[in-house]
Amino acid sequence: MPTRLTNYFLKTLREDPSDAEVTSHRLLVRAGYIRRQAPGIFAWLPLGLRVKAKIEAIIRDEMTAAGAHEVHFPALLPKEPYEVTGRYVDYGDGMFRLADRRGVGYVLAPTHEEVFTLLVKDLYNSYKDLPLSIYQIQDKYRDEARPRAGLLRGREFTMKDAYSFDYTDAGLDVSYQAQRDAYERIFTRLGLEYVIVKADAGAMGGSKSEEFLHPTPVGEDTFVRSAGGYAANVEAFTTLVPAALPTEALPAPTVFDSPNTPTIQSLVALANAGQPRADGREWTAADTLKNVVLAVTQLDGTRELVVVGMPGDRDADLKRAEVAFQPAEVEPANDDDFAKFPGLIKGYIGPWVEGGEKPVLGEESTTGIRYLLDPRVVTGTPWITGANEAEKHVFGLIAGRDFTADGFVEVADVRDGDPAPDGSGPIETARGMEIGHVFQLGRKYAEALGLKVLDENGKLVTVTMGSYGIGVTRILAIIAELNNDDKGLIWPKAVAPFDVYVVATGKDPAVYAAAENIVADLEASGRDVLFDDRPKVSPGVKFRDAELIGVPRIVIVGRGVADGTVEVWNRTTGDRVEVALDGVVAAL
RNA sequence: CGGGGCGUAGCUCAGCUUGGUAGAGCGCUCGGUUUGGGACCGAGAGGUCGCAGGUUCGAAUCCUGUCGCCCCGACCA
Repeated sequence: MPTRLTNYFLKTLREDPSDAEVTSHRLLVRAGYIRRQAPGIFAWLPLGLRVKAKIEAIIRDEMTAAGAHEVHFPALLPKEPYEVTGRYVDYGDGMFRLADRRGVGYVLAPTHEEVFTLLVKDLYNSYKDLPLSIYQIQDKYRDEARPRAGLLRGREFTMKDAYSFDYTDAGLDVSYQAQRDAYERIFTRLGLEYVIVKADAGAMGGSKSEEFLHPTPVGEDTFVRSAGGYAANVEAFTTLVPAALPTEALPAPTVFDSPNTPTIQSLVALANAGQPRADGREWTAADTLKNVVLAVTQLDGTRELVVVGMPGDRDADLKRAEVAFQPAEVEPANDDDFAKFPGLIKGYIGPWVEGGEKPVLGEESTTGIRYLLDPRVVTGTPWITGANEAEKHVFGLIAGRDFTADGFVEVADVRDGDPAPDGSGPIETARGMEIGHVFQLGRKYAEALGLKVLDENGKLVTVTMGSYGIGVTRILAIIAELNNDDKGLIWPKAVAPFDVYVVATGKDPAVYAAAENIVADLEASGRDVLFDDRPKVSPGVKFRDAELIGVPRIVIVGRGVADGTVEVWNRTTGDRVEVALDGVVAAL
């Protein structure tokens, strides 16, 4: 049966909703696909559900092809499994927590690793049962600090989450690859451009992780890629470490007076004015060692100061710092922090002090503060840096000879032109929106929840897992974001809510009779038809609605009927052609 | 959580500076005309002006507080 507008649950809006800013949000609300319920939470109307179902069908198809089986968990779950793995705490404010009438704790699941693990533990005991891949398409809940951009970042969203279970690392590699391949097919079928980048596993834990990013300037993730094929989320980017240099024959460091030079810029200016380089080149910020003081707060509330030394032309990237120190929070040290460590002279911090028995920072330091270095600060490199006395800096301080560190850390910002760590050339940075993420979780969850099987030798082994997510509703929004014009949405055929939109115009009964025949023909040919059969609506309104709703093929039945023709309109290309009444199906 | 903007009819908004009977367009209902690009005429229905307190003879308008929403940032498997 065709869907008739005379009794469909659809109301389009003539004007843009005032609370919608981004294109996808604006058009999906205006065209009657979704309605806002609360910030980041949307009701799905019939049109929206149809598009969502189309996307889900493609995902199901490829999941089945990849050997995964569909299950379905509640969104409302007991909190205990999340306490066992630690995520009840680790997830922080991002998780919705609630209690029933008796005060028993529940969560609205932000993701389902724990309960999938427990389900498999309930049912499986033997390696013969493995490998296993199961998935669901379910709504997820995250208490986002600021939901935004309609469906693009909501507090409730639909996700396909799959989990693989293997008892060997090699098996996990195979399961992971199967999902990864399925993702490539899914995004290709959806017509979504994607880049696979190395990712940080974050709070999920685990070893290997890759993100599928849709490149777009409005994306929330920054990623890098090289012409040679390297691609990584900026948070997972690692620095190409230069070779160490010999320290013999290098002159001793020299301290010099540097009044009023608390910044790298002023230091470079002073150096060029007072201490010109022997080779005639100018000193630059990259010749200085900037020592950034960070406050690292652990989950239990412990606050630790850490000093990170990096080339002076770089800034600390707090997101990369969060990854480096996770799960702790990182922020720049404040005045109170500095007050506790009078040995740190702001603007003149350095690892070394003239005549000091022990270093100020580094191994066996007098301050005891953890000192970490950017990987570029390799043994043998000379630096201009603070001398740890007010208004004094030091020249020619040699890494590895004059100072050491407690370790190395990836905190410095990443730039266009930086070399890729795999030697594939300079990288460029770009923005992307995360549409999928695949993880090798390893044994973190199975270990915590006790998922073990007996192997071929009768020994208990802990299962190794993978977790694979696709943001269904986010994808729908991105497709809407990509496929529209000033008149409205223009769905790709693969996800359009209907195949054909038939408009009957005028009030001539012959026109409506002809339209009914065409609709019947289209339905008989297997097309889903949305039929605008509203009798008292003017043609202008009907055309506007057809354009707004964005079904890719529109058939206009009207004045041409007298001559035995109708108009077939390709919304995607804008082409409109006259065809005979009985030639509509063939013309599509 | 920091910064900015906004809460008036179902929707989009005006009115607030300078206090004095609550408005427009669209949408909706009824009658009539109209039907290939958001038609027209006539008659209607519809609002505790976010909420609370205060000032005042009188508050949508002024003051205080509070709640909510949107945007930017922080945050974001």
